[in-house]
Amino acid sequence: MKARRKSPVDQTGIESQFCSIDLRLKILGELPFFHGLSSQALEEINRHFVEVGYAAGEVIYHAGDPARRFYAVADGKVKLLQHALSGRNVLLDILIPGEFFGSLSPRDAMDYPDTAQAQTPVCALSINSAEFRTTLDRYPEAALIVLDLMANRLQAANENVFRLSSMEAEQRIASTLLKLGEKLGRSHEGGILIDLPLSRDELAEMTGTTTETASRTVSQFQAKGLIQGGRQWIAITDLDALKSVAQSG
Amino acid sequence: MKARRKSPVDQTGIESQFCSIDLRLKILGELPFFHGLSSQALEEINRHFVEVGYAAGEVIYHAGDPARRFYAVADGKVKLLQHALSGRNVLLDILIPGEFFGSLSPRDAMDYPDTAQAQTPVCALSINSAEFRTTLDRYPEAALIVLDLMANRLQAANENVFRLSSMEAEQRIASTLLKLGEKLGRSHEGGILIDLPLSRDELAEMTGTTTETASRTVSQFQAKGLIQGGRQWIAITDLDALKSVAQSG
DNA sequence: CGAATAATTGACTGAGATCAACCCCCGTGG
DNA sequence: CCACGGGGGTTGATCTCAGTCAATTATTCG
Repeated sequence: MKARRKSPVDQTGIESQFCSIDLRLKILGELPFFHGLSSQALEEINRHFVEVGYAAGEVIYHAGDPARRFYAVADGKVKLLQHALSGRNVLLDILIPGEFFGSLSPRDAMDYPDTAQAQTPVCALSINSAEFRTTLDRYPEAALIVLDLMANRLQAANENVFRLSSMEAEQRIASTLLKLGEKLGRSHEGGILIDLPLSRDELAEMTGTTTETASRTVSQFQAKGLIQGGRQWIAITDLDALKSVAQSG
Repeated sequence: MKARRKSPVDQTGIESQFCSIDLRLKILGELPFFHGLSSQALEEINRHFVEVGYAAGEVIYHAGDPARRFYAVADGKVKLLQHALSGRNVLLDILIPGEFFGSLSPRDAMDYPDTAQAQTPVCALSINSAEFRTTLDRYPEAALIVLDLMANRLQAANENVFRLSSMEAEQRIASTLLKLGEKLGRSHEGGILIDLPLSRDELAEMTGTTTETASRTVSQFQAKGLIQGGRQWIAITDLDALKSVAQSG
């Protein structure tokens, strides 16, 4: 077969794992839900956010911890996952800059339903949930945007349920790769590189299969020329053919 | 085995399939997201809503139809589902009075991602999506409540993904019955009756299994005394034991 | 009562999990 | 610079859960 090069996914993280202070207002203003607010409003909002940095692999919070904070991804990728007592992990979502996670409920006495973990080095902005709620109260246009984002997330979760309920492993994997390509795709050597270090194991956790099945399926897709991949990376090389696999075999 | 009586689920629907006009303001005011608004505000909001009635089994909208309207359930149960091209259905959620469905995006050119179908006779209030958005603009406190409800829905969907990804069929079914018991449970003869006509087939569609597997598992649960059930109904008779099955077998 | 729909039960089969061995990178340190 | 170690990936053999196909029995309704 063909030689497999080093991962084309850019693995160089932010040097310090903290955001630079001078960029904070810019980052805040570019968050979808604060986009378009006056700089005065941003200054005020800024005072309530703190910046937090995480190394790749670091856990931001654990499922079951008291849910007190809200986070917005400024740089890097964050994965949301749940743990089964069998030891198996379920990867619910991978968040990119501009997306949010954590709790937006002002009430205490709730726990995070899932674990948030930095997938790459991450810079995030964080705020107490109750304070974020107050902010949304003051800037209703932001609340509506958060609502839209939430609706999209719900729809994506439902698509996930659909995949898991009605597709075979091979189709689920194809379909999930396509979804990742849409969200994280970067053009690369004529293909669509999924721009994220993604192990076979994680692909399995996203698709409700085992590492072995994910690996076998990826190999088979490579043999058919649908994708290209190596250690921790995958690129789609034949989009249409992959789509056709996703649809029925 | 023991004689199986008629379904204890109340199947009597609302007589006319239309809500009575005089109740509309009361219903509107009791929607979680309009709760607490002034009667003046409700009067104004009322003008934008229309009442719609559906017979049990009737489709409210189909997946793929242009998404122009937002609905709130006033009475009855609505199921949200998706169809696989294999013919298989995936039952995403069952909505009870106070919950909403449809589109809340003001933008045209979107399609409903799923099908909404009346599970029982249903009375719903409906409004054009763009107008609903305008209403949320004017009553930001309502927007925040819709946001909370949406967050709950997202969490429920993620739990569903978790079940489908990490549990065996038997556990998924037990766990889904428990969830249904929480949401739709009514005390009945010492057990928790799931107050909704629910066929084995629908249970299968909720749990990513087949009718046969759902039926076998239900029979087995009955034999162990965990539940009681018949045509289109199920009641939980041993909550703790069912929980223990859901958790690991 | 009889037709239609829902549920049950059995036999068979196959997709994919499990168990196990091995390879291939890639970074590290002697 | 090379040996080594470990994490990620691959591949094979086996086994089992649940899907499929098929026939039969309940239950409801016209």
